[in-house]
Amino acid sequence: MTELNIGPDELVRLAFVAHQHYIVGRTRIQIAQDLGLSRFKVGRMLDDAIAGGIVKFEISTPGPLDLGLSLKLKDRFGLKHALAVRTPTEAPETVQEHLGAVAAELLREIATDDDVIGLTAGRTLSAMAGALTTLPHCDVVQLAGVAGPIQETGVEVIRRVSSVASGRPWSIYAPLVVSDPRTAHAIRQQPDMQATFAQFARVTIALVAVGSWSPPDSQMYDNAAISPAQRSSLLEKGVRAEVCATLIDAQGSVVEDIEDSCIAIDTAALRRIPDVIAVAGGEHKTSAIRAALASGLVNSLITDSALAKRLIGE
Amino acid sequence: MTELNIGPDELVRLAFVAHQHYIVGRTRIQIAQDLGLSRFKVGRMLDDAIAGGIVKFEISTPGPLDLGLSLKLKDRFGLKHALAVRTPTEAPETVQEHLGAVAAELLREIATDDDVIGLTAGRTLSAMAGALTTLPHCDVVQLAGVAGPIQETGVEVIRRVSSVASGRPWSIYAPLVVSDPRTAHAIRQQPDMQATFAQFARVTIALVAVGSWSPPDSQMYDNAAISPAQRSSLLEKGVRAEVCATLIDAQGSVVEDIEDSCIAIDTAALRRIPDVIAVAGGEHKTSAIRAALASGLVNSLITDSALAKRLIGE
DNA sequence: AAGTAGTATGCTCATGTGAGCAAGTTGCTC
DNA sequence: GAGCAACTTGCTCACATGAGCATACTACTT
Repeated sequence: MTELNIGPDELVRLAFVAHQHYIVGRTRIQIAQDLGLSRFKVGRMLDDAIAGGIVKFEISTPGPLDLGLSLKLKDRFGLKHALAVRTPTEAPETVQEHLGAVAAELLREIATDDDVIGLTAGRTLSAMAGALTTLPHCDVVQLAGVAGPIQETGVEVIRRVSSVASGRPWSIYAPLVVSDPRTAHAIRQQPDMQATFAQFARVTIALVAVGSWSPPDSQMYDNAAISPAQRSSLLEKGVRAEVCATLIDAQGSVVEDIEDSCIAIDTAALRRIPDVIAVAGGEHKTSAIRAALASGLVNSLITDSALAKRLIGE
Repeated sequence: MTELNIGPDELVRLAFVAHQHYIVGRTRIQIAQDLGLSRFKVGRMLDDAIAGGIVKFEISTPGPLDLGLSLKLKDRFGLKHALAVRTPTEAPETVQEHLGAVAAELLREIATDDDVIGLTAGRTLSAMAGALTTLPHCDVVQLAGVAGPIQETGVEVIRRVSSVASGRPWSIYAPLVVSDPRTAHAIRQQPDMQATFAQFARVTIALVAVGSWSPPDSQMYDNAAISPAQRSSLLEKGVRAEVCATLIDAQGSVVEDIEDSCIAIDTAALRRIPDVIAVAGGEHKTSAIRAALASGLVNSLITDSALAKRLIGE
């Protein structure tokens, strides 16, 4: 009954009032004076305009961020930062490039002169390093040893980021995993290693990749220093993900086994870093990221929106 | 400097606040309490969100109305009602159908029981009559004699509208133009005619077609009762448009010549009708409508948006 | 190290706005 | 035409908000 009498003329009136208020920014009182109405009438016209769909509020972030998903992620997993990035496809290269760019922006935003940045390696973080243009003056610390192709190694990523930040790079010139704990121990004793390891406690912001073990998509899984037997054993123990060198099962529990053979920040030190931001996405990483979130080792996440949807079960 | 530090995280925060305020409808104070901020901070975040394009206000009428054009028309020509209707094409049939539908809606909206509706004929008003579904209980008065195909005559339009309104129809069973004033005078003397003519003073809302003389698109121009010599003479006098039977030149002045031969409301009576709404559009009607508006005979207009743009010179 | 310009934050005070109510108005029923 | 119900309108009062200012902080200059 009330709907029926809103004809085109009233529609135009409502739209006019809405335009004056929301676009031009005039107050209800001003509009009321112009039109010879009471401010109450104008207020009700605005209500009607909203109810009738004449005024729409559109909230959208410029750029590829999916706002709703980002907020849901943050809420659902109790994260400090959560960014769901819309990507054209879930092809690894596309996802890595987009996540890298957003990670670079986030880092630029949250990093201050007082921060010390920790990094691991990987293609996504390599893309991040490439997308970085400016940074405050921060030291940059490599959190784990070297694995994978040269341009994706931690060393290379650290070099690039520290150069943008014009801060000091603390690199790890050693493999991520070696075949036995004694060798690892010996490497860690080297003065250069000691110097870098001593920086771990200073790190305030860590950007970390998340490796997947099932399905395998990780710098560690395929590592030549891990024997097939070890790999099988670890899979049997339920390993799903690795963050730095820490292995995590589906429940988010840390699986202790080969950490002594790794040249990387230890789990306890990793937990002490205030901001640990996982940057990972793509089809194969879903359960790994779920595990990483469950572990509590990371408190922020940058991922693609398709993966985000899977995480929150939509 | 200030723009540079708005990164993705702040973007999400702004978007969250904007969503809470504009979509959920919470006050700045409530949001501030939730987030542990001052209400001023929240207010500034909202300002930033608007400035940064995160919040957009979209004002659009549902349906085919072009709000901006309608308002400009109203403003520019000092109209009481002005509706610019978006039509898919400017093909006459399309325009007539759309304008008719909007005219029907407008009539339904503004007509009350106290109104008496006056109508002329034509394809657009015929479409209007077809689109009408409900009306208050009003009498319906035919303002001009018959011309054109049966289903578009004033008689037929009046029949349909009065039937919807369940009011009394006052028809004119006579031609729009006859070949000489004496015949016209004799026809006007008929009791039925007298009865209808007596209603003209009661009419409060008139929906009128606008006929174009240059280019010719009119029920009168081609009328067999007008001799070629007369037609030429009128064109030489600068006739551009006809409203009811009143001829108008480009300046909006009434051209007196054949009114004595017409069976229709006279110009003076037409001027006394409070709401005279011209309903016309399409490629050929531009200068006719401009003339009709200039004459002041009509105080409202329903037209297509392409024509509206031409009128306001865009 | 002190100065200084730019920026961010939160205050006061005046103004803008919403909820709910009371007085009209309309349209209907009997 | 009286009575009634549904609706519209504008009011009061309490709350929400914006403008402008004072303070604090920052980053850069001297």
